[in-house]
Amino acid sequence: MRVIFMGTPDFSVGTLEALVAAGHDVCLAVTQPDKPRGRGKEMQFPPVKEAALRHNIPVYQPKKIRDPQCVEELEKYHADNMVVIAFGQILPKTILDMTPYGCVNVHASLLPKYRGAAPIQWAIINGETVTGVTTMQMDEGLDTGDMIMKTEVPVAEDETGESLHDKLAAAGAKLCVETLEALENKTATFEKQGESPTAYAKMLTKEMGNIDWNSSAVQIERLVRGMNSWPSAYTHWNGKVLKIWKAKAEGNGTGEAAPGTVTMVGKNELSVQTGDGVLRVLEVQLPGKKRMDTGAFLRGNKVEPGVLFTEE
RNA sequence: CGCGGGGUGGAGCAGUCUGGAAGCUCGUCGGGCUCAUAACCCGAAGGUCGCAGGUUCAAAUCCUGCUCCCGCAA
Repeated sequence: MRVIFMGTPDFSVGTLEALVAAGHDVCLAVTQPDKPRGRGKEMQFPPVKEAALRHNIPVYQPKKIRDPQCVEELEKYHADNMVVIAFGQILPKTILDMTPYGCVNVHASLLPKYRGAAPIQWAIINGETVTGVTTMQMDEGLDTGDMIMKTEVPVAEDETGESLHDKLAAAGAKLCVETLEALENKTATFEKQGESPTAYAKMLTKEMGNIDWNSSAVQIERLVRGMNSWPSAYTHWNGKVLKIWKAKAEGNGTGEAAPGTVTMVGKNELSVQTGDGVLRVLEVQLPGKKRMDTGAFLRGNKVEPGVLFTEE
């Protein structure tokens, strides 16, 4: 098929390459404009642009896909369909209806759960044991289109946002190729999404990584795993931000110390009381420092039992 | 030129302001103690103090340039 691909971050790249590998004619890659990112604010290409350039696919980077001239531009390619995956802009109806096969979207959850922005991280934060990817025929709503195919992916005990992201990106790439095949063979089925549970995943923000020690140890561990590697969970110690990269919930109950209190400092470990249970902190990072395991952190920083980790 | 922190034996840090003998907590190696241990005691090895230049009798420390890493910001 002749395909217009729309996507921006790393999550999209695997699917783009899978489409190329499957022999589809990807005639255009639409992605967000270059943005100054990182230290020094250097201009950087979105990952999809880099991948597209490697495959000699033309790149189109409209600021607003809704502009009429963008629509005109896309029409020039006379594509059979469009594949949209983590593009980052809402498509107008004229684009959704432009091609014979419409627009297919790959979403990183088992719809209708976790519609919206951060389905991967939320699945971990909420303690799901299974999540997955869904392909759908896009309609005007946000992730509300009719579902075509699904792949389930189990969530591992020590799953992080990053590791799950990679697994789902791979599963999505495969599923997308299968979905296009089904569309082409007219064997695809379309299933309406139920309206429940209609939970939309909220966009993640930095602040959401600020640990509330009144929560349970289990919840905090999930937060730590889900927010890894972005935006990451953190707390405050000694007037500084202390990122917590890895932690493990242990036991339950409230204990004697107030939530946030460091209850135990060992040679290579450190435990913090939570609202329910104790959190064993395994890997941390101080501003200006690298990530390090708790043992290394304790050798250079004196942490006494009884000190508080706080929200500010 | 977005703001900021940092580069000191294998790891994590102090020392830099107020130049003047390389320090702390660990790890490693050897020995000792112990029923035993990630515990304890004794001893040892291991460092161009990120790179280059400058100032000085003397630079980890002051000045200049460079480089690498990290935090904020999306």
